Amino acid sequence: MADDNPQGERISEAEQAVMEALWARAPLTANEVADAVAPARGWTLATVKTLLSRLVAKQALETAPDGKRFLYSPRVARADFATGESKRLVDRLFGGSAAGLFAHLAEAEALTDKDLTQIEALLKELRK
Amino acid sequence: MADDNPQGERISEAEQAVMEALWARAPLTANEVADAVAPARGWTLATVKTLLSRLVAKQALETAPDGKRFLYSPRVARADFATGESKRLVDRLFGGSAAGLFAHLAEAEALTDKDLTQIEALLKELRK
DNA sequence: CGTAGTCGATTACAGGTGTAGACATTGAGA
DNA sequence: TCTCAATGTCTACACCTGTAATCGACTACG
Repeated sequence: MADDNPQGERISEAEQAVMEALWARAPLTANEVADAVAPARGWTLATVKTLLSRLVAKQALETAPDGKRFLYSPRVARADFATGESKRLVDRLFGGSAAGLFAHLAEAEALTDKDLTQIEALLKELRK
Repeated sequence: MADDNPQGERISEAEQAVMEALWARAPLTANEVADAVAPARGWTLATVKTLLSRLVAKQALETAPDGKRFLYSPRVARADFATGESKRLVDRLFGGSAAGLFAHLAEAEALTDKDLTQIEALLKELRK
């Protein structure tokens, strides 16, 4: 099957900020996206437009004409993006072992009590 | 305190491959590093030398003169690098919640039975 | 003592990324 | 209908990254 964006086209950090806006609420116009992201990052409208174009080129976004302008919507689900990035990290740093990542976070004391409790609950759920 | 490489200077993917060799065994000469990494990545010696230089510039490596050449050693611990990258991911994708990352991996069925067992054991250990 | 090999440093160059201005088109209001 | 504002596209440019060739210095062998 013709896979569209398997992972070949990576989404950069700045681009992700744009995606986040659209993952939160879509479709949006370029202006709406800019309103949502530009202030926090100190971007101008032009910057947001560039990022939108690049994301369309990467097939991470799709456009639908709306009068004279475009409505942008994500083509990749946030969950898929998150999964891809997470797996990449686990592969690159922990030899593909998610448990390795956990062990490391634990050792680095990067797990809060809340984290532990939640993970515990999650495990219980999974084991059911 | 004058912090040397708090996180300002990121280590890129290719650079990490070089670091891995030195994390595994250090100090090493440029040639030894190349022997360890170049074949697997299809790199020439020149490429490895460039990466070593950049890592020294980024203060991720330090050099000790050994006759006419250098011995390279890591200045950043692998664990610290792993922690930094992991935290970055958790922040960027899961709002800083490590449990969120776990929940996501679970949902994406990216956790093997072995992972679950190991995490379980780890939790038990932590709770002790 | 000269010459070749070795080694770090310098330079190169294409592609990606962050950031943005300029330009062209077009629709809407005057 | 003419003009202005909005909107997408094109162009720009510096820095980072991947990948590597070349240069200059020094050492060791002949």
